[in-house]
Amino acid sequence: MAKSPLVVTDVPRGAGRPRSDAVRAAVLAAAYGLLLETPLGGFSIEAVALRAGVARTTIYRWWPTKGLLAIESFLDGFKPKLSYTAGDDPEKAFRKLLASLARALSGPDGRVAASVVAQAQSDPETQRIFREQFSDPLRVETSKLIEAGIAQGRFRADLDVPRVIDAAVGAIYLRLLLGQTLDARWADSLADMLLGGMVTR
Amino acid sequence: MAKSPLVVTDVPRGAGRPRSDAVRAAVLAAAYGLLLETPLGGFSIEAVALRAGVARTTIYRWWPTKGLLAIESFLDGFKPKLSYTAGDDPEKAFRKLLASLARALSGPDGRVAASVVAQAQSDPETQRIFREQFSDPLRVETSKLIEAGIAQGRFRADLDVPRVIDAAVGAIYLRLLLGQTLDARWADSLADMLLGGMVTR
Amino acid sequence: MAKSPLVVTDVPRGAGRPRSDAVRAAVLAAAYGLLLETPLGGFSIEAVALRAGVARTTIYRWWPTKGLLAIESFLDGFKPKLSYTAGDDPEKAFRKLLASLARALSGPDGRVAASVVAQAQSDPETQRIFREQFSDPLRVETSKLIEAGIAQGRFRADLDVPRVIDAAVGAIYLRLLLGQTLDARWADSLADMLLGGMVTR
Amino acid sequence: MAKSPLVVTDVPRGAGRPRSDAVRAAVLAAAYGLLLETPLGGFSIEAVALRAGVARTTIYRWWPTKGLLAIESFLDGFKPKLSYTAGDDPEKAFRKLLASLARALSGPDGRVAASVVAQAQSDPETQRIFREQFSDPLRVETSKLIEAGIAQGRFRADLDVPRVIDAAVGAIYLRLLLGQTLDARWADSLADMLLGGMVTR
DNA sequence: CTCTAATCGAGACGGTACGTCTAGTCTTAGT
DNA sequence: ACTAAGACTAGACGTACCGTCTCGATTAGAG
Repeated sequence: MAKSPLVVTDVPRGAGRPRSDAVRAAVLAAAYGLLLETPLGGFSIEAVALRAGVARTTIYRWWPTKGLLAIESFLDGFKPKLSYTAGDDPEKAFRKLLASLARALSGPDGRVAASVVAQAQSDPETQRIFREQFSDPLRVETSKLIEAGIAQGRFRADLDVPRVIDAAVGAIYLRLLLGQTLDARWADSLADMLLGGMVTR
Repeated sequence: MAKSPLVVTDVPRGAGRPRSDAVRAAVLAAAYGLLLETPLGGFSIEAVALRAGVARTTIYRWWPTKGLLAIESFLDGFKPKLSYTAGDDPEKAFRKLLASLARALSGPDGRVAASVVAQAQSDPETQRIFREQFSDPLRVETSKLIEAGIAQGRFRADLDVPRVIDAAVGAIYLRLLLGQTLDARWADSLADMLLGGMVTR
Repeated sequence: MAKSPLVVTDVPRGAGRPRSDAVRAAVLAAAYGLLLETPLGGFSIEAVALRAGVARTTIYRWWPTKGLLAIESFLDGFKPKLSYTAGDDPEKAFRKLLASLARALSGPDGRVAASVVAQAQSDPETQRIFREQFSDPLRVETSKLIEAGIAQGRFRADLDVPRVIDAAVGAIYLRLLLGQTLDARWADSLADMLLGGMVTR
Repeated sequence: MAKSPLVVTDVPRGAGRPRSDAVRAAVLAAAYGLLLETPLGGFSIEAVALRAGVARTTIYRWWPTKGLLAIESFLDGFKPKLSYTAGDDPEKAFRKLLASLARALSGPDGRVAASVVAQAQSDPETQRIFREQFSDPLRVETSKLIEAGIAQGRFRADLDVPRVIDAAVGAIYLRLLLGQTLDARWADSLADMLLGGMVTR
């Protein structure tokens, strides 16, 4: 794992005590744990420091805002097992992808994602990083999968892929943010509906 | 407009000094104004009280949490001009509806909506009210519009209407929450994509 | 008992609902009870109103300040059984008087007196009433008793009676206010000391 | 002057930013000033913080209750010039001592003392400290002075010294707390009366 | 036997201070 | 140069009372 995907740390490495990786890991783990367990806004630098057994000052040195700490811990700890395996049946692959995303966000980790999105509303920097580091990569992978289906002639050639992704991901997030269940049946019916306009006839 | 959409106030008017409607209006206006102008989390009861020229305690008397104040001010102040006019062309009507929703959320009022959704992540009660008082009614109207199209035979009879709405509204919200532009062109391309699977052939 | 020793109520008595004596009594009793039970500053108009089952406004109508309510309830409720019986032995009478005052102030009622004196430090009006309605009458009675002793030739003719009272009462109050025990033995030793300079030889 | 007469601060000096003595002094001075100038209960932590130019939280860190702040500022600021000089005439020394105590308490500083005693009525801890840090030392010194007189044979050998002090100090406090003048003439007449029973014949 | 005027109860309202929590900054000592 | 510890400024939190106010309901005596 790289030191930090968000902060450039390629300084030539001068003298002095080197940064403790143990501290960084402890902080991120504590932050993620707090986001997991206290959905009701109990996420404070104070609490993270206490749980990580780390001085508050140390956190401030490395993470300028609460939002950036939250999102880095999210990127560090949230590893959804998404199914990008195209296989030979693009419809099935699309269906599986939506289902795996819904499942990943339906549990407690989903609350973390929702918290991060909420944080991002009051911090453009957090918003940008969420988009670039989490949202966009996911879209790229999904794009590839759909375009494979187009190449196979199974999906319509004139399909507006980015819009499909907007709709699919947006629907999932909306349910997450409104506190509604994200079960497999629902994910499947969403895939059904979207595929209705995607498949060639 | 009724006194309050959230609280039942049909008590037969007992003794005691009656609640001042001027105060209620001033607080809600101040709250909405703050949500509009200070996107960066500057929404505090303190600030609302100051701006409304009202005692802080008065706010606490009527709004138990920040979230409930935020959402009531949102419901009171956010009146999107949505186009539910079915007309005789369901496709056009659907297109117009999506466009009007996108437009309504693209301006500063959209930031208010985003803030409210963010607040709702740390307050289930706020979340519930947002869903019941804002989200659901909008879905019902949209449903009617789509079903009119089905009745006219212009939309597929087996259309999964709730899923279509999930996708449409979800896509719009996603862009809003990720801080991306919500222009007419984008809304139109979204409508195109969805209609691709909705219209009969 | 007169309506109120503190407030003039000799208005000509026009029309309208007359003041309820039940309310007055309930308030004073509640106030005294609170002063008895919550020595730690838990004496608020709010609490008195609640305990008396009376509207807060009603209290404000009749008692302009907290101090005046406190002292009126004290005067109304604190009825020490002081021994002013001169008898034929002035020494014994003096001794008994000091003992009875110490005993009266040693129990919970003593805490009430201390509270009132404390209140009086931030309200000159309360201070004045305490002096005039409680302290001075007690001094007058004590004076008589001592002067009877002088008349009998048992106490020194040139005795500075007010100073003796200052010393006796002051010593008792000091112990009360410093939270020290006010037992009979102590009261007796105080009387001994004072009599040492009072009796003729 | 030691750091604090109330709190032991002999810890070996660990890590962390050291406590600012400037802040401590500013707070105590502000507190004493408020006690001096606003006899009518205007002594609030809020006001002290404002006057001292210090954050409210800093005060709470070091002084758990209002009473303890009041008394520490009193002990820090009230330095009566008491006359404990025995000299060769015990009567004169006793007289001077009473006069100097009365004078010290007759001015605005006397109001501070009264306020502190009032505060102590709703806070046993404050009461205890007042007794131990202010009252008792004063008694010890007075004791010495009187006992010197006994040793010289000028005061009665069987004199109950603590009771004499109770009477003398109590009388002074009583007048202070009842808002009566504490002039030299009065102090002298008190001394006269007490000495009447103290001197040998 | 109604009118009328004061009371009492109820509760909203603008305030002040409370004591707590968290955010950030700063200043030391230790590694 | 980093970490740990902790003092400090700043300010919002939610609560408790304060004292004022506006009502409705009640309760006598006066007309």
